[in-house]
Amino acid sequence: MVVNASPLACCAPLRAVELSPGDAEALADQFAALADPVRLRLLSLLATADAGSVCACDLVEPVSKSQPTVSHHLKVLTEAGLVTGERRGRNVWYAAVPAALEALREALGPSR
Amino acid sequence: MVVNASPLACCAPLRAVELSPGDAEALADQFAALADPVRLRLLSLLATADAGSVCACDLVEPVSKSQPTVSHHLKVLTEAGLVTGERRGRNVWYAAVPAALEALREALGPSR
DNA sequence: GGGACGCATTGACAACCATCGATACTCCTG
DNA sequence: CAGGAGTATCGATGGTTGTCAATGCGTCCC
Repeated sequence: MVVNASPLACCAPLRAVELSPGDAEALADQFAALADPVRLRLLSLLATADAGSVCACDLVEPVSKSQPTVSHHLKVLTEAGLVTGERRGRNVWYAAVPAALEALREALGPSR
Repeated sequence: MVVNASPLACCAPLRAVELSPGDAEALADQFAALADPVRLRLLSLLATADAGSVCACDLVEPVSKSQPTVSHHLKVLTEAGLVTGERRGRNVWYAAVPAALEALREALGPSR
């Protein structure tokens, strides 16, 4: 398992210059992490959390999936650098990584 | 062929409110269209084209894939509303849809 | 320490997807 | 109209992915 996790600035913006094959691969991996409704809902739950982070135990019921499935999706999001998890006691608290979302936004277009 | 194409504003921004299952599904479909390196390179080629649009015949060689494969990816991008194709004679000219990219950008985060 | 709780991992399965060769379709040109 | 060029579709195939039940691994509490 390659847990690379390079959270930020994967590549040049889509509209600046032609994308290199390598950059395209990296960007595609990031978007692939977003290409699932369950993961988007998890990310939304984290991004809208008042406290900034949410216990994994509170993420299972909202998305109506099994605990292993939710754990799997959180792992995918983590490996994409979109989310971080921190252990507190026997719980793990997850939080969105705003900078990673921002980097993806910028890849999608010029900030004009 | 169902070329639905609902280009714009699929849903509420990820960080505004918790994403509904339906909105998450729609957003995931859009991101799935971006979750492939070949499609990203095609989109980049279109987005950076000086003329605004590019003949399909000029899209095969740059991405080093077979013509059917390129055609397939262009169809996926078209159905996601990220790209449009217009027939001119026996060629088809493709162009990026800036508004669709912009909509995705906004879904990724608040414009603050 | 023993048990219970919380999360991650494994294994299995079905569904989906990227890719290509072959082929059909569309339109222009002679 | 016949031929050919440019795209799209079809069928097949190998690889990837989402899902769950079962299980493993830390961590806390009595």
